[in-house]
Amino acid sequence: MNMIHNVESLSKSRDALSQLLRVTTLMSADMQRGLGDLGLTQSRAHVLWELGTSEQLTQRELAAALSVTPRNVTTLIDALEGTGFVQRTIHPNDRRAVIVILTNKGKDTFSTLQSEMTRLSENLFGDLPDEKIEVFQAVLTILGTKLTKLASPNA
Amino acid sequence: MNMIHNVESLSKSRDALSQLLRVTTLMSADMQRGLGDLGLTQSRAHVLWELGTSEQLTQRELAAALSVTPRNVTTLIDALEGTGFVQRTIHPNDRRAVIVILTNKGKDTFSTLQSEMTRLSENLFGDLPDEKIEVFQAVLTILGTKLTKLASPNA
DNA sequence: TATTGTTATACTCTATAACTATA
DNA sequence: TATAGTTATAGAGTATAACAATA
Repeated sequence: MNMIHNVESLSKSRDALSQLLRVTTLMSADMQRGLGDLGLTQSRAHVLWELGTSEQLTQRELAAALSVTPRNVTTLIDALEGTGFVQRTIHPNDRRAVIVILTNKGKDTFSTLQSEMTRLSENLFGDLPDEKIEVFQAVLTILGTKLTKLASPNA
Repeated sequence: MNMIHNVESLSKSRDALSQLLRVTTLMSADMQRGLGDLGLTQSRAHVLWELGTSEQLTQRELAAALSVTPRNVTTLIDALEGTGFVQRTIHPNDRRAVIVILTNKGKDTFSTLQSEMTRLSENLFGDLPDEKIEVFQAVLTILGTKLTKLASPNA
C-alpha cells in the first residue's frame, strides 16, 4: 500500500489531526465556561454525569467509572458535598462502602447539563445535512476503534 | 426549518457530539501517555511546541500564545528549565524581558513530538479514503467556526 | 487476608495581587 | 506611568503509600 508513504497523504492526515485537535480545544474551552457558570469543574461534572446516569454509585465504582484513584474520588466528593451537589449515604450491606447520591440541586444541575449538551449538539450539528453527519460519525467510529486499540495493545 | 425540532435530528446531533467527545477523551489519553514517556505534561509540551514553531519567545509572548497568565509561564519555564528542555536568556534590548529558547534536548524532543504527531495522524487517517477525510475536515471546519463564535459572541 | 475509604504527603496547573526592576 | 517577570498565596486535580474499619 503505497498511499501511506505518499507526501500528499501525509499532509492530509496531519491537517485532519490538527483540525481535530483545534476543535477539541475549542470545545473543551466552551464546555468549561458553561460548567463554571453552574459552579462546576470538568472533573466534578464528570462525577455528576456518572451519578445522573447510574442513579447511585459507591466511591469505588465512581473511581472505576472515572479512571481515577479512590483517593481522588474522596477529594471530588468532598468538594461536591461541600457545594451541595451530592450526598454520602451508608451502604445497606457493606459498612465499609459509601454510596453517593445526587441531592435535589445535583439532580437539577444534571438536567441542566443534559439540556446544555442537547443545545450544544443542535447548535453544532443541527443545520448539517444528514449525509455529512453520517460520514463524520463513521470516521469518528473508526478513530475510536483505533484509539481504543492503542490504549490496550493486547486487546 | 422544521428539521431542527425533529426528534431524529436531535438524537443524531447528540450522538455525533457524544462520539466526538469520546474520541477527544481517547486522543487526549493517548497523547498524555506518549508525552509522559518523554518526560512531559500536556502544558509543558504546549510550551515546547510554541518554542519549536517560533524559535524563540519572551515569557510574555508565551503567555499570550498559551492563553495563560504570565505567572503560570514562570512555573512552566521553571519546570522545563529544571528538566533541561529550555533555557532562559537575556533580551538584548529590554532587560526586563526573558527570552526562552530550546536546549538541544528541547530541540530533539520537539522533533520527536513532530514525528509522533505525523505517526499518529497516519495511524488514524492513513487508510481512509480521501473523500471521507475531506467531509470529515469540512465538518470540523464548520464546528471550529461555530465554536469560535461561541467563544467571542461579539465577533 | 482482601477491600473500602481516609489521612498523610507531594506534584502539577492555574489564578489574583503585590512587588521589583526596567522602560 | 506602564510593562516584564517574580514572590506570595490559594484552589483544584491527580498520584502513591500507610492505615483504619469492615468483609
